[in-house]
Amino acid sequence: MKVSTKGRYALIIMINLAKNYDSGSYMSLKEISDKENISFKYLEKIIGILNKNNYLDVQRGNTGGYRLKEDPSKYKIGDILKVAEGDLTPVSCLGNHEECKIKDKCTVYPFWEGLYSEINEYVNSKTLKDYI
Amino acid sequence: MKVSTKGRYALIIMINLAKNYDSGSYMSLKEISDKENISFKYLEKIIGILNKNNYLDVQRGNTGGYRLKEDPSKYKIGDILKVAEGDLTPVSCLGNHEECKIKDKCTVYPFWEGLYSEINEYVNSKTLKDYI
DNA sequence: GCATATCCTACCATTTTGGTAGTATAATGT
DNA sequence: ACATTATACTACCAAAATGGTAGGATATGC
Repeated sequence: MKVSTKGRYALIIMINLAKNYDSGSYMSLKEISDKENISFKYLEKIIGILNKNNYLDVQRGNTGGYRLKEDPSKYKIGDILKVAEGDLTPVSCLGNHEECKIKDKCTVYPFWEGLYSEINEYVNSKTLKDYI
Repeated sequence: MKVSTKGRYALIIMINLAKNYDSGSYMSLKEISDKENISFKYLEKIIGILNKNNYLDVQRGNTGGYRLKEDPSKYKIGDILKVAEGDLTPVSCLGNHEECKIKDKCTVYPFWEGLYSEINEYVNSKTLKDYI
């Protein structure tokens, strides 16, 4: 029951960009990877996911980099983790794609539903702004 | 961020034993694996973990099987999952064995702490009795 | 003494994780 | 113009975790 580095690093990237948001300038990925001591190439892959989800303004070329599209308070941590991790359901029988067929007679199902609901509530109650 | 089958099956085993608790009789693992349609051999491995944690009364031989040591209300779901899964921390920098060295300057640490706290609170608030 | 349980150890295929490598493309400063 | 420094994209890969199997030893009841 672990959030993978994908999700954790995605969050780290986003927080770095949130800290840089007020400056209005673009922040390069190298700057983040240096500061956080995480493989540049791996971060490149992860920021690609964030970018495809339209979270970022991008400027290529020299002096380029990334910038949040909106104010840090607009980004719920739950959304960021879901995008990076695929989903946040604690068991695969929850969630849209693969809902359980025997959930009606499954006496544990309500337990997992309840857990997911608690997790969701928490991660959606926090935004990047809370961790600048 | 998934609970593995180890944890899920451990819970299923325990709930089956909880349902059988009032009868006072021993329930064989084969009975559970048949009913739940899960590999007997795999369940055997998992129940070994539960047994080592002293959760069960065991009777070997013919007509033998397993039985809860105590009333179902005494078993917190959180404990069962922790025993089966190792731990329930959402990131490895939490927990006893491998606490993070840079947590003081890590601006995300409080987020994970909070998430873990929510998870813990929920799973410890439920016992087997709630899912009989 | 046989049938039916648990106990225990070793093995293993598949999937996921956590990356690396290399090339193409775009913008900028000089 | 062109070197430099960014992002974009695709393919590959080693190690660990997951989800099991296999087989024999041991205990108990009839």
